[in-house]
Amino acid sequence: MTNAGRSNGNRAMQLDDVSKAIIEQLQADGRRSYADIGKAVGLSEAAVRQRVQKLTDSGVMQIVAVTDPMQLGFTRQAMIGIRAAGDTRVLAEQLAEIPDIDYVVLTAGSFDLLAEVVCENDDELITLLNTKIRNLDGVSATETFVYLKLQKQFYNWGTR
Amino acid sequence: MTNAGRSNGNRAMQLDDVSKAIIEQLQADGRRSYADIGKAVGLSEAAVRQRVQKLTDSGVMQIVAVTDPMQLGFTRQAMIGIRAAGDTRVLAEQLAEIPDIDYVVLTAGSFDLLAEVVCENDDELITLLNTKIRNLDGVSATETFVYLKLQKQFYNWGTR
DNA sequence: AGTGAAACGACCGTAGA
DNA sequence: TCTACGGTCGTTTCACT
Repeated sequence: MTNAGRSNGNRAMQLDDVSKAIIEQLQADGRRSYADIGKAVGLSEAAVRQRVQKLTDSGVMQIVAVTDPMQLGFTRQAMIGIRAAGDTRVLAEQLAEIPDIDYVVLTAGSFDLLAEVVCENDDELITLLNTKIRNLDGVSATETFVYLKLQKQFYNWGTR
Repeated sequence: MTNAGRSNGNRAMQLDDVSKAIIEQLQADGRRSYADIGKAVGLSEAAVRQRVQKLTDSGVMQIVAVTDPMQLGFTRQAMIGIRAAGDTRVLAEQLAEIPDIDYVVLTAGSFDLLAEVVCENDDELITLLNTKIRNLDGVSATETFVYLKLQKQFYNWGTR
């Protein structure tokens, strides 16, 4: 549920160009066949499969379905900047348990935490803010940035 | 490159429980076979295939590889809050073209834009801020929130 | 870590309820 | 929109390099 698919504090894995190329293929289409990828990167089907297995087993990559909240009726998104009074780690765990919150990060700066929320409408957002976030122990202030338009969204890093 | 897989302003698609179940299966493993999914949700392989096709064609869902920036050596992430002087739409487009920026959203609030950056180290972050972001026309102020720990990350919404 | 080949299973198009 | 069914293609295992 929490910290989906990411490990923090691990050291970096060194990838060669072929593995990067394989990742790029799968970033474009996660269901592309290993045979096709093999043709594109110059490797046999079995070799591609072994590399993909290793990449997914080690947690460097995962192949998953990603859905568009807007198209599913969650038309109101916002980032909430949170100033905390107490232990930010405890607060982060509490925020992570709220299903309407899809993203929580501890930060250094004028906010201690950032949380992204996904709601069906404004009422849901108001309720969420007042009854689930602002009333948590240790929340001393919040600032809400309602999303107007998502311009760019990458699930894909590292192979630039 | 920009606005990957998302449409803004479309109306919501209504999904039945079976489609939601299919999406859940693919959120857990994007390469699960249609036959397996069919067994899990009580549908034939062909029916699952048709529904997945429709979901991906309409842009509600996409199946992609997602990688972990931390494990790939991009150890420094931050959210940049940006106050704009001019047209935020133009600025958003310019920001979206910067490869180190993986996320750009236009917001209402004390920031006009939020941009998430992924860097290999602090130097790269400083360079990025000073030579690629703060010097753009129309950027009147920035505030940087360096990530300390990612607590929760969902690529998956809408099927709660 | 890679290839190649054979058995198996998944995927795709089409037909029909 | 679903099931049923063949043909084709992808995946898996294994022996070998």
